[in-house]
Amino acid sequence: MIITIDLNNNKPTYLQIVDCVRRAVATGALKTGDQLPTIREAAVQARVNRNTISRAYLELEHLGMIRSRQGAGSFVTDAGPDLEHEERVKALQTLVDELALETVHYQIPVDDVIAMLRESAAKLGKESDHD
Amino acid sequence: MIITIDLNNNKPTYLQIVDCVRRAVATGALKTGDQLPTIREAAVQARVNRNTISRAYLELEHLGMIRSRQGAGSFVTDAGPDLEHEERVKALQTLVDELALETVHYQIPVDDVIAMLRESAAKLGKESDHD
Amino acid sequence: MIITIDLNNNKPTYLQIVDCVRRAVATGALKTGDQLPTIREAAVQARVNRNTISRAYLELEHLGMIRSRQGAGSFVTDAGPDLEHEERVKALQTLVDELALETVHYQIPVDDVIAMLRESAAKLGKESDHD
Amino acid sequence: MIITIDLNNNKPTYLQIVDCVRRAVATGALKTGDQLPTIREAAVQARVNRNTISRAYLELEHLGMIRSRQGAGSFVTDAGPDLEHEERVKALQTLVDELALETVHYQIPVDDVIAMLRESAAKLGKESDHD
DNA sequence: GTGGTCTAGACCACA
DNA sequence: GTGGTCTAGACCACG
Repeated sequence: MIITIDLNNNKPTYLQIVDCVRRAVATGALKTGDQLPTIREAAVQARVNRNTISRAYLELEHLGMIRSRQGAGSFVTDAGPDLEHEERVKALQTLVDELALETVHYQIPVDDVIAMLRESAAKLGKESDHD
Repeated sequence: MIITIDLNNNKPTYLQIVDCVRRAVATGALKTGDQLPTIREAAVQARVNRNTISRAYLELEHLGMIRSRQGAGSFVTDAGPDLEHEERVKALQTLVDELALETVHYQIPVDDVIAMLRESAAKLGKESDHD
Repeated sequence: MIITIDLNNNKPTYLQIVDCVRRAVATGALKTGDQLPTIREAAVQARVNRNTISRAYLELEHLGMIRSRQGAGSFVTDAGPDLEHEERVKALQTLVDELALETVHYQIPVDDVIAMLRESAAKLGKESDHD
Repeated sequence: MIITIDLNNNKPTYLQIVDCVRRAVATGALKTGDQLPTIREAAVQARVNRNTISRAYLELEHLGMIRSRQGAGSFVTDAGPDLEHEERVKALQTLVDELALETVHYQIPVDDVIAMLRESAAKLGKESDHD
């Protein structure tokens, strides 16, 4: 699994790392029970401070996606995020509204954005067959 | 009543204000040449400090959406954001990818999200007929 | 004499008016003893508030370029600005340094800027023959 | 000691700071990737409030000259200002015209001003050899 | 009346 | 430690 950080992105580094892991799980690059890179390894690979990796792993643990054990490492859990359906949709709504605003603001056809969305989602879904 | 602040929203107040104005322009509630609420008015109305409105208007000016003149007020500019089409799409891509990740992660059907997006965009677009 | 205001210019309106008059005097469009447009006329022509014209005329009077008399109007005086040579140069230095910074910053050849300067100065100087 | 403030200068403090940084980049005192003084450091050094430095850095970020990241610091960006050449020249024209007006108005020989300009630009350009 | 600048001091988020 | 946000209140410049 590769962690990539975009310094030009406004999103905090640790959240970018979280997204990388989530993406890896979504595509099947990481599966239940798999061990994540150690904090030290990940820090070297992503060229960020260990504390930042630490914080990202903590966040992932809060999300219920991984489980860290002293001296053993961090492992992907089987449980996905356990939000109620209603909460999930509500969380999405914020993102959707933002995207809609940008779309209208930049006068880009909604259908174009939908095509982008389908493609982006497909990338995440289909690659599950990779390994 | 253009500006509304959601204290529960993580987004900084001044950016929420920016989005309010962008939304108002997108829906046609504000048109080229229109005067924005004065900083003092907006501050009272949104119950925030004057400086916060100032910050938001400054951001809007940097976005090329409004023009503020000492002693005169702040007015909507004719020119929209002047990014190249390619840059617009690139900016959208980030948001789209985020949305796709959330969609897959929470195992929500892509079509549901697309429906939400269409609705959200329609809300912005259709209200242009108001006057 | 025509007063033109550029709303996109950062310079305050009243100073833009001052510059217009100074330019008119430099080119010979206005000569010693000539009457300036009345405040009311100028306000209509430039589409600005009378107070703004008022302030510009006040500034011009402070510069010693015009003389206003109650009920009679404002007239161009023979005396130019009466700064010492040293002060003049010092005043210019600020502008020159700003221009130099912009030139280097935007990586424009100094000679190009000099050409622009010569041309701009020539425009002011040569038109003295017009009337 | 990059930042110096002239209290007698009419220009707002934060813009003086912006110019200091632009000058530092122009002379090569600051290069791509270099870290700027932290906001707190700069505030102490320039004897102004932290917010004033913040404002200046914000402006520099909008100019595309620096990039600030929470917790990390502010760094000089590789990309200079990305205006089209035509726009650069247009921006310069305003300054040039102002300078020309002053020159003619104070009856200072254009060649004197040109000499001043060359010298001022040379100061910025030549110091690039420092290291 | 308008917007612009600056200060002082607080609290938060990030690395 | 870093930068980001917000408030409160002051003073100034412009129209």
